[in-house]
Amino acid sequence: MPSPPKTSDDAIIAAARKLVRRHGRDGFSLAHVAAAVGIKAPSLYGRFADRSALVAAVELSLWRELGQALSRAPRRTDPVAALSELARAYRAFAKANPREYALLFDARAEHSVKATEARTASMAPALPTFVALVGESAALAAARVLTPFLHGFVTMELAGAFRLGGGIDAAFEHGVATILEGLVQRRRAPRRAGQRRRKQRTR
Amino acid sequence: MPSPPKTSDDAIIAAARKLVRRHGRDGFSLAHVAAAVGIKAPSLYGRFADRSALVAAVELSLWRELGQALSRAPRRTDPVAALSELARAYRAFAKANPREYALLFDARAEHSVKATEARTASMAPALPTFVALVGESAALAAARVLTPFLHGFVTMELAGAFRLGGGIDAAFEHGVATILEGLVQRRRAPRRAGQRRRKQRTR
DNA sequence: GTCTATACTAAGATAGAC
DNA sequence: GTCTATCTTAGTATAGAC
Repeated sequence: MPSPPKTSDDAIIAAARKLVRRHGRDGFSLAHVAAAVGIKAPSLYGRFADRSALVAAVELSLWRELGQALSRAPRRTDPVAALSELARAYRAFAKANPREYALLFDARAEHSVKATEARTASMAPALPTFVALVGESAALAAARVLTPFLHGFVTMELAGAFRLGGGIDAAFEHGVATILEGLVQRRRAPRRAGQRRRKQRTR
Repeated sequence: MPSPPKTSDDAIIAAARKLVRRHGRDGFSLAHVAAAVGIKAPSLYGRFADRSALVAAVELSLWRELGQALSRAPRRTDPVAALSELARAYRAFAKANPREYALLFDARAEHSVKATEARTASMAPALPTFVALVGESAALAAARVLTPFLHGFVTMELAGAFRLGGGIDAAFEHGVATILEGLVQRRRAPRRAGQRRRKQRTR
């Protein structure tokens, strides 16, 4: 008779995620994962095609988790205040899960359809607030200003790029406030600080 | 008699850099580097303590190169226009050297004093322009808004995060313009869009 | 589905001779 | 400074039995 399952796909993904958390995307072996769930490395191949398939599964679960973290941010009626809270929640997630966060933006990741969908879905909680801030037509463009700032800021922070001194929290708040102000400003008087005219597409 | 040198430290660094360009920070071995300069792998240990020391040397030369790329950006008298050009030059460098760029911000890098200095020096060409835009006291804070955006944008672009559709160039221009407008705006009427008061340190 | 055994590949680093 | 030879360690993945 066939061996009864000692573990489950989900348990394996969870174990791999824990290893990513501690050692980073490349810092663990399949043997480590297997040991964590009480099986041997070769048995993993019965459940995942190869190492990268397992990592991809971890990535999916992380996007979900990021989306949840954002949706738990404090609600505010004022869009500026609401987006500030979302920004803080985003940064908090990245700082609490630095290696997981790095995995999400690893350039070596395979861009599967599922991964792209999960990435988009994770940002969905913020979209209505962008709409409230700058209107339907400019919401996506606005998200493409704030989101890169957030990603860049936390990445640089985690990489130790802000070594010149304290005030990192203040710098973050200042950055978010500046960008939100710029977005509001441009909504009122579009195309003022610009010096060069290009066609503007929302997406 | 001792063997005459077949190569030089600089040639080795250049060869390593070329391999980084093609295969990424972890995509080549010391044997590859050695072969590229016509020696054998063990000989490298006579010149570099280990692999990471060689990678660190590559990193230093890359910071220099980024600084040069920025200093070659078109000059403009208007600070907003000047910073827009610098932003374009920054993005162009990252897109032309994606793996080298990734190396510069790899979280696993050792944060040596030299690396920190080189990083700072690479940004130096932009500082006077920030001063012209927002004044001496706010220049560094301003740089800490635009720079993370730039880094975040190009990183996301390289990681394939903007899969939802075209207009990436336009999105970049829009982001830069929005941020510069926010900076100018805040200079005129500090603390308007903010909703929460925190102490603001320039550095 | 899981196991043992193993093939396969590869890389970093050191010893000691020239 | 460079070489050959070697140590050491490690990991992914497959074959075939239970």
